[in-house]
Amino acid sequence: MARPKDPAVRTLLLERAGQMLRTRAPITLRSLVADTGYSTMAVYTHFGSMDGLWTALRQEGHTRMGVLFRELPTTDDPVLDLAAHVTAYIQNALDHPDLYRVMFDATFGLDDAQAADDGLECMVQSALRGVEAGRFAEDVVPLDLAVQTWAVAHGLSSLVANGPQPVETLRHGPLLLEGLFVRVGDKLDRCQASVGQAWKQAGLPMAG
Amino acid sequence: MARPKDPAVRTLLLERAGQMLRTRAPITLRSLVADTGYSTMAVYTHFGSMDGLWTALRQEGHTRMGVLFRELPTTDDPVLDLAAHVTAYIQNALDHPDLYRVMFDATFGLDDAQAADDGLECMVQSALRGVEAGRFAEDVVPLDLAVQTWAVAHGLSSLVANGPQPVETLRHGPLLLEGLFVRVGDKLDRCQASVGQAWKQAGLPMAG
DNA sequence: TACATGGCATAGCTATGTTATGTTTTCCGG
DNA sequence: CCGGAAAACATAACATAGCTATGCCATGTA
Repeated sequence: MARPKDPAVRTLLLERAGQMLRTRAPITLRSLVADTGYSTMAVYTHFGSMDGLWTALRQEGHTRMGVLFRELPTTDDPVLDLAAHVTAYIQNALDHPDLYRVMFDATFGLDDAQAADDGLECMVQSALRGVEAGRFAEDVVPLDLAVQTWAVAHGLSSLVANGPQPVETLRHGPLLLEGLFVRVGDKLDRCQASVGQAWKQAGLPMAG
Repeated sequence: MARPKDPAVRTLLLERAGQMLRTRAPITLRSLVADTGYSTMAVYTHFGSMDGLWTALRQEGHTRMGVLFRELPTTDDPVLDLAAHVTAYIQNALDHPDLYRVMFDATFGLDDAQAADDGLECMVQSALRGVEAGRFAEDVVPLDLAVQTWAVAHGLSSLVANGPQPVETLRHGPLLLEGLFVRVGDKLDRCQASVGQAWKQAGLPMAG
């Protein structure tokens, strides 16, 4: 017996915050609600605090990446698919660097961890298929390989998207992935073909 | 014909800021100068603004890492030395996670870039020695290998130090480095010995 | 030794996030 | 169909953030 929260308000504020993030406009309590017809209290009813809004933004970022991952096609080349996850990860970090930074610059709430794990799960699947297809050694743990792949993707992304390195640094991606994938069992030539194809399709900087 | 700035004041404020960062105490203009005998204006005379203080902190972090790198011994095993740079990098990120975050969570000033390059230079030297010693292929560009190694170190560090992953994730470090180093010419068994030794010496989590 | 330059203190400014309080809307029980 | 309660929402004040205008005084120079 009470007045229900209007989900549209929450959505409106979140989208506006995302837009301000992209515009690099400082996201402040009052600037966020300005011209929305709502008062500052809306933030507190829907997010509890300004921190709550940032947490929601992080969540948004993770789920967005999860969606991106799930939209990736599943081909008959699991190594290509795994590399494609990396390129998608990097691409997303480049396209939305501020959101990407927000995703990783705070202590994590519990629901965030779940969303992040969702993203990992996609890579785990590709890794598993790689093992089943004989591209990786039998004793490779898919989750481990996924985390290792993630580490490479994240290292490159954070160095380039919000870090000190220029985008050309991304040309080192294929060699890093090849090193990893060959280390866990793939043949170099096949691996180079798969990773190279993913990199080319993504239009990321290539070596030489 | 003026009163010179007292460098001790700047040092005092910087050290205090570093301490508050380690204590996770919020670094605010007034809390920074509290009990120092100086007023808030000291921050503006020595750093220009609060942003200037953060920039100086970043600089501190980079130079500190540069010192750490330079203190590393040079052995007759360049691959071991390169891996030791990675463990030192990770160790520093784990020991001072907040400073590590500050180092990478803002747009870079020019002097910062120089300090970061100084750190890289050490890794470039190890990479060069690795090429000269025949551990890596002749056509390997030391700077490229250094950046690639840095990407691995940074990926692991930022996932663990301020990210969602637990410290055990660091056990994937050796495999990642081995993948990279073998990819650029090292033999697997020798590489495993070198990287494993570095990891063990650092006391970082190991696989298996 | 006089003076001017700039470090430093004091205090007030604006803007931030938050909260206390009042108003209005919506749902539920009669 | 309606009356009341609970919660969304508006208004406005509060605490504290970074910053700056102003004045004092120490210090190097003439």
